[in-house]
Amino acid sequence: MELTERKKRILRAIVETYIATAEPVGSKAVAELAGLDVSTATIRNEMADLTELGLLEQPHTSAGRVPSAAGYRLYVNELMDRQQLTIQETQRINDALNLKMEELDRVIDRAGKVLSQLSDYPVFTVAAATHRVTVKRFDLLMVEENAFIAVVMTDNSVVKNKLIHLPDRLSDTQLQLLSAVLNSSFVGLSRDEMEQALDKMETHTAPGAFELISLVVEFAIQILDDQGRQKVRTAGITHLLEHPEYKSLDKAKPLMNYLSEESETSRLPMNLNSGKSMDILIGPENVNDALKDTSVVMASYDIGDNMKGIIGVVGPTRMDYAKVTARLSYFADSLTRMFGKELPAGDPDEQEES
Amino acid sequence: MELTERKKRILRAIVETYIATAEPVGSKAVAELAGLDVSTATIRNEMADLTELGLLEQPHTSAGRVPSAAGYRLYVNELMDRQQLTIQETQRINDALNLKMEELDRVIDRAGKVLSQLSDYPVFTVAAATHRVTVKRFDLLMVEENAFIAVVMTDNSVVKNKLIHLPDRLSDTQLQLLSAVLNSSFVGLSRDEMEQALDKMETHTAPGAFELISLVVEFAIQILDDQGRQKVRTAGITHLLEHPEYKSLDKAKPLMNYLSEESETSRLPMNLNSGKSMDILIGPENVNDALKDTSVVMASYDIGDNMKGIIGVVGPTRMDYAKVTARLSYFADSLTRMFGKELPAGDPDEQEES
DNA sequence: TTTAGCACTCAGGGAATATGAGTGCTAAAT
DNA sequence: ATTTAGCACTCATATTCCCTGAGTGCTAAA
Repeated sequence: MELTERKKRILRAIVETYIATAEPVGSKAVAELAGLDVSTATIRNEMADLTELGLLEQPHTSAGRVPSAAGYRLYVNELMDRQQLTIQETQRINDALNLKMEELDRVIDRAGKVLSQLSDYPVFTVAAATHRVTVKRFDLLMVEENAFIAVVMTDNSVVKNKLIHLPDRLSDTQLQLLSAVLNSSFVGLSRDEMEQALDKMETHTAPGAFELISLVVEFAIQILDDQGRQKVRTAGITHLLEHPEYKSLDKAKPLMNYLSEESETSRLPMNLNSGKSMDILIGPENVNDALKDTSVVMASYDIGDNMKGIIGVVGPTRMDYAKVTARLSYFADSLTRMFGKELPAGDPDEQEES
Repeated sequence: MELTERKKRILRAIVETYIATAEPVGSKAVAELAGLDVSTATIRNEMADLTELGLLEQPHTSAGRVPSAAGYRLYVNELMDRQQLTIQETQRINDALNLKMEELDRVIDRAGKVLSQLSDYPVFTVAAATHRVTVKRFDLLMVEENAFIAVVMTDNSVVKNKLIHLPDRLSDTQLQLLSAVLNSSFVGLSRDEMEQALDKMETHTAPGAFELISLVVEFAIQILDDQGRQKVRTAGITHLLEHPEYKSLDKAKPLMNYLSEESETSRLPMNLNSGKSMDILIGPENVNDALKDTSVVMASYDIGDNMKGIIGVVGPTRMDYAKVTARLSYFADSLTRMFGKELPAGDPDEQEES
């Protein structure tokens, strides 16, 4: 059976009205909305065909049709119009992102929150380094006799610091010596290499000095760990409750729990290194059980040298794909423009404040 | 009418079984549970009295009794037993809090998450400086010819840094000069005083130099702002859905929205400077409309010199007060012990990593 | 190939009914 | 003066039954 132009128009009408109403769509509604000037009987025949093709489903014999996952897929791939954002919306997005002097994490957080508000679905964000990160330099600042600040800068321009208190007092020269050791022996190493170098150093270093060195190096290791870890954050989880598919708590709870679990090592269906800039997973296309009945639309963006991020929207399969994709891609583009290649390692916003 | 010992026992039995079952409690259940060896008729008479005293309520004529807000209050103040934590629980709490090398914010976050899991209710946390905070010192570290790191340390031992890129190149001596100006003119000032000093300086300083100074000072102002701002974080909001009072979405949504609104300037019912270490607000005792039907149990803890925090649990008035207060006070004590006076400005955990 | 007509299906809503837990009151018992 | 047994009464909730109407598939004519 062939997928004629008319069938496509009917499918599209069904998908769009179902997205809008959340009610199964009958032949009468399609006849009115698809603008095809044929009778409901003809539509019924076509709908029967579409059902046979696996693009539509029938909740029960006497109900209208609902798009299947395959139906949504076809709609998303071929039928969907690209939606335009209103000026208010672009303004809102720009406001949310263009605050200077802010840490990366906060900007991303706010982006998630605003995207969630604009789309009425929960949003998740991730950001992490794509390649290995190393320390570029150590600086030590004396505070008092028994405390100093360790400042660690990585090769992806992240700077973190820590106030370190000591049991004993420390002289300026000792601090300079420490700084020299750190900068000569631990710069340019990956997380694991640092650990090894530290182990090796233990045997042929005075215990007191080693203690000091390891305090700083462990701090550095923690920073590198942190850069590599994919920190998933979510926003707007309660938006789920606005959609009728989650009016029953049995449906809402598992998904809300899943989303709020701050998925430590991102169990979310994303791959930071996939080339695609936008990806849509519809219902059963999600491998993860908790997402079997939901769709995920996500986009990736570049953050400076060595980091990538993903921002994604989660909702029922009956998601307003046109609306979501338009807003999402605007966000991803803005984030890339803001952090990315076009402002090469020279923009104040590109680093974290540690 | 007097509140006899027997009436108290009956009230207590009703409160506790209602907390456990969420169903109105009838005379039969009380007769069995209160251990009073009197007939249900007697209990009924007593319950009628308690209702007249305003300690119990009747959802409808043919239902059992439910505690009123006043009933809970009496229970909390006089009748409630102090609950003991299991070893597993204390272990869990200690594990959550005792991770060294972690930022303050993260420790507090984790505390909220774990408390929420242990209590089955949402948890909120706040932390902020109680007095005015000033900058203690500025350090500037040259990175490249056109970039340097500004390190700002406040008098409450918070250290933050920022990588600042410049349009022009800068010499080492220029940087030292800048550092001298900052340290001589802006140390010890409050947020507002800094702004004023900056304004004043603008008139009699070379524009280029002023530009540079204001970059760093504005960063410092932002830090001070941040210290004073009460950042409210919430955890475990979805736990609400586990309690029958929120099985209807109409009840759950407003409260969930309220809690997830990251209440910018804490609209939550707390006062960082109240002396009390633990505070319980039951139902209508909450001023805020969104919390009219909920109870809030909160405790405050000290963080080093100049900061205080609050951690609180939100739930229906039918909250398991005994359970929650026990866990909450253990948390507050642990946090105080960890950050507080007993480790006076000398423990590595006491500062933020910026 | 399209359309009108028609019998059929079935979820959802509403009314009517049954159930039973719980009450307050009265009168007897302690 | 309290306590208790007995009893009629209340009312939220669950169950059942029936009805309605949107929507279908099929058939036969256009």
